[in-house]
Formats: sequence, structure tokens, C-alpha cells
Amino acid sequence: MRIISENGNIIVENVQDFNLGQTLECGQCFRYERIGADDYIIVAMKKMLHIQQQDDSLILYNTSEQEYKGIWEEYFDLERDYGEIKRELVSRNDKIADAIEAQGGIRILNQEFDEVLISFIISQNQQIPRIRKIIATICERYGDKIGTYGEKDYYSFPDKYRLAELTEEDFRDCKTGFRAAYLYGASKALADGTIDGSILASMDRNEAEETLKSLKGVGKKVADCTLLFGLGFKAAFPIDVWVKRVMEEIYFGKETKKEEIQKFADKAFGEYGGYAQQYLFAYAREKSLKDKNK
DNA sequence: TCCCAGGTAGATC
DNA sequence: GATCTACATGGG
Repeated sequence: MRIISENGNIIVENVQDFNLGQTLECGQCFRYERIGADDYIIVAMKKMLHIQQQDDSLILYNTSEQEYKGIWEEYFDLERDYGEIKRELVSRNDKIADAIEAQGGIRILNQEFDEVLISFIISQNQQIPRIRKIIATICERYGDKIGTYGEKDYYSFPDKYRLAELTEEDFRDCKTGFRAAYLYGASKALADGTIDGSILASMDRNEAEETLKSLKGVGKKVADCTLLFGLGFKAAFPIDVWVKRVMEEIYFGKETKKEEIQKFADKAFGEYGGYAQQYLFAYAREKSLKDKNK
């Protein structure tokens, strides 16, 4: 990789194993807007960023080298060797090769813990476009305006103290449905320190998972997403309806209980479980979309 | 009208 | 323990 500062923009050249669209649209994050081919506005880390990919180069508009180094390099996980991860996964189990072939440009974003936890509580039993809409509403109502692109204003994800001021009714007004009570409780737990990302990150995976599950509305799957996307536990392998289906198709050939799939995945993918899961999840959704358009 | 969605809690068997 | 069901809301 080579980093160039030019006209107030940062250009990162020679980026390997990275596809911006795949990374943003694979369901791990919800705050992005596609404004063109390989061209996006994202909101993360309390900032708005216009970012575009051209072949193996990334252009980060209106960004300093300091901000790139301090925030975005880590956020996009650009320092990690994904070629090595993919080779290791295939060598452990070659049935995942098709998924990696199709979605190998995904990187696991290093997102902020509070936002991931709240977002994935919202996500349960809901479709991705709607999850994005609900989170956008919460940000517009309770976040800070942090930028404008075109005609559109962009708002930060509200911090835990702001969220803790909301009533259950406020959450319900954002169309969160039965999850409103869960969000109310989780926001209070974040604000009063009962649940603290930096403490969870220092625990082992199992203890962190159990702590997360002590929250009402956080079960195994939401906990695993939070571990993987918000706390850096790359071994976590969240099993939702998509992953269940694709695992049944590729590895089992029949309906299989989540617990059995989990055991198999932990053993087969080990410390790389999270990467495997994300390749498989995106692969399953892409295939379904293609089938629908046939 | 019914079924489903990046599930979970609580009831019941 | 394992299985069943209600839970808001919107799209197909």
C-alpha cells in the first residue's frame, strides 16, 4: 500500500483483497449511501466520509493523512493480510472456496461497540433495508449533524448518554416495535457502565458473550455479531437464517440445528470463524438475489 | 391472507 | 432440556 495526500484527499494505492461495495453492503454495517459505482458516503466513528474505489486504489475525500492513519485505516482493517486469511480458510476446508471466490473483497470493519450493539438489537427478526431505515431515523432525530453531501445532511450515531435520555416510547416512535424495551434497557446499561465495550474487549470470548446476553433482547446471535463487529473477536460465527441455510446447503445437505452448525463451524474455521461467516453470509444473499432476477 | 425478516423471551411439554 | 409461540412492522 502507498498513501498519497493530494488536494486535501487521501489516495491509498495498491490495496489488496478489498472491495468497497462488498465490504459496506455485506450487512455488517448499516450507515452508508451508494452515490455511484464504487462510490459511497459513510457515517462512522462520529464522522462522515466520502470514499471511492478505482481498481486497487481508494480515494478518501476531504481527509487528512492523520485522520486516515488515526481512524480509517483501522476502521477498514487495511493493515491485515486477507490473502493469508483466505488461503488459510480454504486449506482448512475447501468447500468455502466458492463463497470466497464470490465475496473475497470483504473486510471485517472495526466498528464502535455501542453502535454495533444497538444496531444488532434492532436487527432481530427484521430485513436489512428496514434496519438501515430505522437506524437512520434514530440518527436524524438524536444524532448530531456532521456533514452534507449533495442535498442531503448526515447525522452521527447518538452516543450512549444521549440514547439513555430516550424513553421506550421514543424508541417505539422510530418503528423499532417490540425491540423498544430492549433498546431502552441496553442504552441505560451502556450509559451507567454496566455494559462497557473496553471491559468486554479484555474478557475472553465466552465471558464477553455471557455478559452481553445478560441484556434483555440480546441472545446468542446478536451477541455474536457484537463480538465480531464491535469487539474484534474474529472467531465469532453468528448464525442467522441466511448462514443456517447456506451451511445446510454446503455442508450438511439437510435441515440442521443451529447448535450443531455452530459446533461444526467453530471446529472447521477456528479463529477465522468470523471471516468465514461473513463470506458465507454475503455469498448466500448474493445467490438468492441472482435467483430472484432469473 | 399468509409468510417472512441478520431473533429472543417466556411458556409449555 | 428441547420445542412452541408471541412479539411490531412492512414487503412480497
